Amino acid sequence: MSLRHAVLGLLTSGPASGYDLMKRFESSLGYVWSATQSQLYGELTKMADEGLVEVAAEGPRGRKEYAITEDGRAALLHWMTEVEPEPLRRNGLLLRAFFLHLVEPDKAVAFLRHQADLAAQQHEELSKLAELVAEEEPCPENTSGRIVLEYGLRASATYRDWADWAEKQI
Amino acid sequence: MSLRHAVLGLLTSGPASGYDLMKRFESSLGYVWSATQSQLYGELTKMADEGLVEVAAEGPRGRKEYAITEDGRAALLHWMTEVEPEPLRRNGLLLRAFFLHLVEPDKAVAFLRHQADLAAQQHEELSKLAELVAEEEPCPENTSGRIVLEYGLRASATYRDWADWAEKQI
DNA sequence: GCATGCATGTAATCCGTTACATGATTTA
DNA sequence: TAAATCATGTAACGGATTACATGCATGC
Repeated sequence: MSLRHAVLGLLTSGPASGYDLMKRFESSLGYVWSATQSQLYGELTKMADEGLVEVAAEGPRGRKEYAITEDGRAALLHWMTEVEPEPLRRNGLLLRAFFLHLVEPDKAVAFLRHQADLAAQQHEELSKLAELVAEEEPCPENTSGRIVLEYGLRASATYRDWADWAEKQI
Repeated sequence: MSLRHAVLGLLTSGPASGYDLMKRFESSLGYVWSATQSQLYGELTKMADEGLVEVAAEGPRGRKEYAITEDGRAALLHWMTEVEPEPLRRNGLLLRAFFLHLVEPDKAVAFLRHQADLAAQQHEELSKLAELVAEEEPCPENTSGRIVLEYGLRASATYRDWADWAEKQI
């Protein structure tokens, strides 16, 4: 039920069309919450019905610019501070790791090696991104972005090191 | 589509009923892949139709004990080694962190403080579990369990430290 | 005899993905 | 004028959750 909160969050920096939002999901936000085009358009319509957003302007090609309403803003803040985040309950990587003893040792090693490589690669990409972001001038808006990026850096390093370690255990 | 793989994995250690499997999801496996009772029973029926499992025995109260078949075992091994795990695409905690600049600083700090506490608590619980597991005699079956547990320890420590760090940034 | 636990299932609903379908506008 | 991009939507399907519904067996 959090797609709408992702949308509300994006709309706090100004009105946007479904198409605009889609691009933002594809670039930055998608690492943290993803959505397909279909789902996004459907959700926007529902949110407008419920008064969380409104069509602020219409443009060429049937473009509809949505803006967050007061109700929408309230719903977002409520969700951020009052709703307990639910822990992650599905991780396909760990599920595989859980049954790793079932495959031949060399396959298990290959799996972990591959995971370590992927994590290392992701870590490098995020490091480069962090360098770019570090050059921007600081403001509250991108402090949040940096905090999330820092999480990405730490999590990918942890995953990489764990996969390295696990490989040696086998 | 991985509930079935979780089920197949559990059935490699012997036949079990839906009820038995449910208990295992609730205790250990649920941290890594969760399922509701409805979903589990439905999936077992489908898997039996597809020949991945079979009813090996029936007991009192309509109890049906399912056993993994050769096809099921093949499907599991295929999934483990040949199917590329998909990266996680939804994290409600990071989604909140991404928009943290929208709430008042003291609320943001409280949020991160709370997250750090939860992670610390989880880390402690896992540490205790790790001590218990360390006493068991080593065998391939629980090596996988230890590897997953180690991941839990590292990930919760990372998350705790990150939340501590982020709190100081605000 | 009653509470607890064992045991399975169905129905409604929602969330998410894939695929399909359409058309306007801009730019080279 | 053709290609790329902008722009929105619908339909079918599968996965997941919630709620409901039922009943047997065991132990106190």
